[in-house]
Amino acid sequence: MGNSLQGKPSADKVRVFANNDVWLEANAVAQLHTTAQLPHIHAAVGLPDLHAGRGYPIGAAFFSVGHLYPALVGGDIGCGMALWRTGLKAHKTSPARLEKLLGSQEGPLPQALLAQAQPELAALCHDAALPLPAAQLAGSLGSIGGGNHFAELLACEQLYAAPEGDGPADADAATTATTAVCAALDPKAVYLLVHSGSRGLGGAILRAQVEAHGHAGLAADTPQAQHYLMQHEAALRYARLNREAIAQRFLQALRSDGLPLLDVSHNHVLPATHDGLQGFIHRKGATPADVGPVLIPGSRGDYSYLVQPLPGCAAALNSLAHGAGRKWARSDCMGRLAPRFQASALRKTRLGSTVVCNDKALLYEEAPQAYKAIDSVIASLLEAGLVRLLARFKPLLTYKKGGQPCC
DNA sequence: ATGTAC
Repeated sequence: MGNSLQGKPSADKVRVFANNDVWLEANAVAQLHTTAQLPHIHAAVGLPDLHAGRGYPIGAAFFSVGHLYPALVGGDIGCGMALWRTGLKAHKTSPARLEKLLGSQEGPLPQALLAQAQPELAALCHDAALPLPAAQLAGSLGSIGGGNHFAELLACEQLYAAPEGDGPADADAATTATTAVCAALDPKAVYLLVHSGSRGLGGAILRAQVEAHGHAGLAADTPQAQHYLMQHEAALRYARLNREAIAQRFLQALRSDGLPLLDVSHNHVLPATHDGLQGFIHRKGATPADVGPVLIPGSRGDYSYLVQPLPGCAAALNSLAHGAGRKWARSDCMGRLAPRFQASALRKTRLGSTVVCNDKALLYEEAPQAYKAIDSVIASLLEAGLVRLLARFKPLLTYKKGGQPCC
């Protein structure tokens, strides 16, 4: 946990936003610096959820000029968070009741919901030549996937003082979004948070890129870059549609209507201006700070925070943490936790919430112990002047995978 | 992360 690089520029173009309480592996910081040395990269930022990935770090943002790197975005193009307010009231339900209502949400999307999504699915397939057939994309729609993806029901534990409109000065739409979301917050409501991405599509797009160009990336003014950006845009739309489909099927199971509050991707590359230069911001597990309020989830056994990005985010490539960030490698979790916890014990969390996960390996890999403390991540963002807190949520039920019980 | 790939 060498934190000597935190809080100050450790190299000309690298900055890490993390206080001394945050778990930070030297390896993750090393990956950040190595990646920052790629040609055309002008600035790199590590957020407090920074952790090591396969080659490139997660919880990081990179600004490049004249060139872009599909491999930096990774295989789950468009992965992100969608937050809905349900019609349920927290005091009238319980984790056990919610678990019973939800049952298993595996398998293809109910026909009516698929039909509802079909026009947008057809449109995004029409707008870009994609490496997967439309039928496969339809088949994956409404599926959560594996890894750290989930759908979670939460109660609002605390509302903080309402903001007074001093969000980023150049972001009227963001300020409007903040006002609208704050007006929709009901302390009694149950909320639905969906974390998922573009399923097989983003991976197929990246695979084709790596096969054609390795990790060298693409010069911005080339047909190849335009081709990738078209596919990338389709993947962003597909991931968003997938989160909406997941939310709709969960709401249907809960027999509730829902109000969408936000949908924000944290894996993407977008045109941006930084230091007066036109270029691209690559976000790899980094939440954009220029689209209004965002939700930063803790682990399934921890709180989640709705925050308003502040103007100080300009120094962080307009990026924020996308969650708590892993502390332990997936491959270490079983060995560390199996001696202390039976799988069945991991189906309950310290906050009293229930975990639906009928995949034993995943139950251990995604245990709260494998993640950083969310309060250390949020404190880092607050201390750096990057966010203001809007609300704090407590998990009631985290749904990872249904089907036959594993324990 | 993945309708994984070794």
